[in-house]
Amino acid sequence: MNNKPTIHDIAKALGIDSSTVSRALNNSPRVTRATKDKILAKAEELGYQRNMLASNLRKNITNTIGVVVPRISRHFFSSAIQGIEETAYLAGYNVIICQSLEQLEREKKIVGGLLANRVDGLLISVSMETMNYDHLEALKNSNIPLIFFDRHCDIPGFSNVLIDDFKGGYDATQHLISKGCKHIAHFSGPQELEIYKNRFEGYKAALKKNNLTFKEEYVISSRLMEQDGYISMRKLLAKKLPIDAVFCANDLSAIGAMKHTKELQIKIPDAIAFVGFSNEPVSSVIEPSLTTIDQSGFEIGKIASELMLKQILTKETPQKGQTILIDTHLIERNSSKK
Amino acid sequence: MNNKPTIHDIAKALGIDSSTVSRALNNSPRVTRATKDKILAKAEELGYQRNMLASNLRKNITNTIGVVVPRISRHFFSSAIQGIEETAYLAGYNVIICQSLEQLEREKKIVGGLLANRVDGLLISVSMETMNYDHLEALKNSNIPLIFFDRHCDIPGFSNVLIDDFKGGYDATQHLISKGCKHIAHFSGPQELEIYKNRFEGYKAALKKNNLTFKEEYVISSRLMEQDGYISMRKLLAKKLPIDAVFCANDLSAIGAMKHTKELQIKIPDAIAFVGFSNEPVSSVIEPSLTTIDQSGFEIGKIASELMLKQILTKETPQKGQTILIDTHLIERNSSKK
DNA sequence: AATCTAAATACAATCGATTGGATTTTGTTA
DNA sequence: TAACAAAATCCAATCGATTGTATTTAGATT
Repeated sequence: MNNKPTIHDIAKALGIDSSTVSRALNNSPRVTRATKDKILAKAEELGYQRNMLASNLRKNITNTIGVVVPRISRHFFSSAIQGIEETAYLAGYNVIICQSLEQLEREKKIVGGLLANRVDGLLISVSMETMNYDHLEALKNSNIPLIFFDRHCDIPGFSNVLIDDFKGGYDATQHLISKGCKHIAHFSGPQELEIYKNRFEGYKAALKKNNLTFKEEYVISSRLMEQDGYISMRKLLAKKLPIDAVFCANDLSAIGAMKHTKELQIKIPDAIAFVGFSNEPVSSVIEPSLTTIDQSGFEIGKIASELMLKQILTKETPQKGQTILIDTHLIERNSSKK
Repeated sequence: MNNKPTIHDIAKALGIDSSTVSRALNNSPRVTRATKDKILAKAEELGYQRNMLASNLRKNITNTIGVVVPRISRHFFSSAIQGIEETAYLAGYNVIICQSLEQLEREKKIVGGLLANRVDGLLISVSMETMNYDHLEALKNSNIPLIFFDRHCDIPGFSNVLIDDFKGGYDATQHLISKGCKHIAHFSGPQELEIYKNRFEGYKAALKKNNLTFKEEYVISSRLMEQDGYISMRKLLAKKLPIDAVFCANDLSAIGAMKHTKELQIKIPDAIAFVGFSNEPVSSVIEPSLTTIDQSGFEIGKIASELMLKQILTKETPQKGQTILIDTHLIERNSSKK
């Protein structure tokens, strides 16, 4: 009673061979309906549950995809996971979720562990510390596919599923312009990060498109935490430039900036309008609610997962390495309603 | 090159037996230092990585704990997971995270899958749909321990790690009283749920302790979504009762209630003070920031994980079933500062 | 050098499921 | 009823690592 029943227990109980039991449980045409029924009934009776360790070992596949993200608590990542799971489950795949907590060491350990557990594929959004790619590059001549989503490394041969940050930045800026804003500042993030560079480029492109001249003094870079937004806003206002809008490269910094603005009794959006980026849940709750660029985590997850399944099923090794850009959507709220 | 190297490959390359390789890799004292070094060097050279499927199958343990939560995106749960992982990793255990998305069917499938993959233990916070416990009760005479955390089922024999909701409700109410409030309303949740009943009881106990009479008309029950809070507040004010505070059984409903209050230009906290429950991240960002009861997810996860490890290691089957209550902490913010 | 002990390593079974090939059973036809 | 094809079932090897037992080797002792 202590140990779980195996196919051998079922076989013995029925006086047949375990291979027949295995085939029956896998609904093989090599077993007749009648014996199948007997076996299924006995399996049920004994409370049999297939030992996936043994099954996977023998079959050399696990039907499992490993997912590594910086933190599951970030809304974007938990939506992405949702998208990944939905697609994977429909295809009969399991998903193992791991968080690196932005630490390279943990990320390395996690990747090693997933490989040791023989996942069939790896979806990863790397940590902020991941500047060294050895632990990922090692996968290149293995036959398990690796796909980056959102935060990627530039390793040729691997595929990426990324947000179209350029378009997001462009749309955000265009939205402000269409509201009549003519002096639009931009709070950007660390310029080493691709995503912030691209949002910035989108901003510049929209200005140019509308014949507004881009001016360096309208741009402030920071780590984009809430406090950074607050401080950037103070710096910006201190410049005494004409300003009627700010496009912040993320929501958090926009919230900080708005906080300072409200403290100065400057009207939002009438005097200064704001647009953020990411559509954090908090952005719809604050006052005024924040117009932002929704980067559908769900969709990016879904696409990444689909691509993964394709790569697993077609065994396309060596990997070709393609990059898919996911569209963004502007969500208009009160911080830019004029 | 395609297939991963095994201990047999290492053994063959060195002209020794695979059992010696296995022992060397597990740092057994039965292998001499010199051979160990040779083996380790060769393993490194070949890029050997232990096949956990085979290892776990043979050893009949996986060093893995399964965790099932309703959704990982909820702050409380992601903190709990953090707590679980931290403890588990230190003990050399892996954690598999799964979300039921509040669906019983998914929960059943997940539990089945985790068992099939032979996790060593199961930590679960059940879905809202989980009224039928068969899939969990089945674990009673298996030798893998099951522990509930936060949302539990009343199955004797299993252990629980729960929030002390009574104390939380008591503290929240006591805090308002100590601020001089005398007419304190309470927004409660579905009364079938243990947690809301207990918060309600804590509220009543605090009133009694302070010689304030409890009045039924000061209590409104709902599903506690933001919209519910908004509506409940309107209903409450319509009663034209003297009111100087509201203790809401969660943060979301408090936010909704405050929204309506602000719209009516009623001053918070001067005219009406608010206290929520859960300490959602958004609660510190809204204005005024919300005083709330912090139910440390991290701690509950840590304790649950520790209890799990104890049960796994001591193999204490049949399970005794104990219940641990986790303390809550009041976080004072502006919604109750007088 | 012969003998003995302890240390190091080799052998072989095992975990539970899968699967190609061999064997048996069943049913059909001459 | 003998012969045969097709259907059903059984046999045995396999996946990769672990581990109790057996064997070999090295070193010590007389």
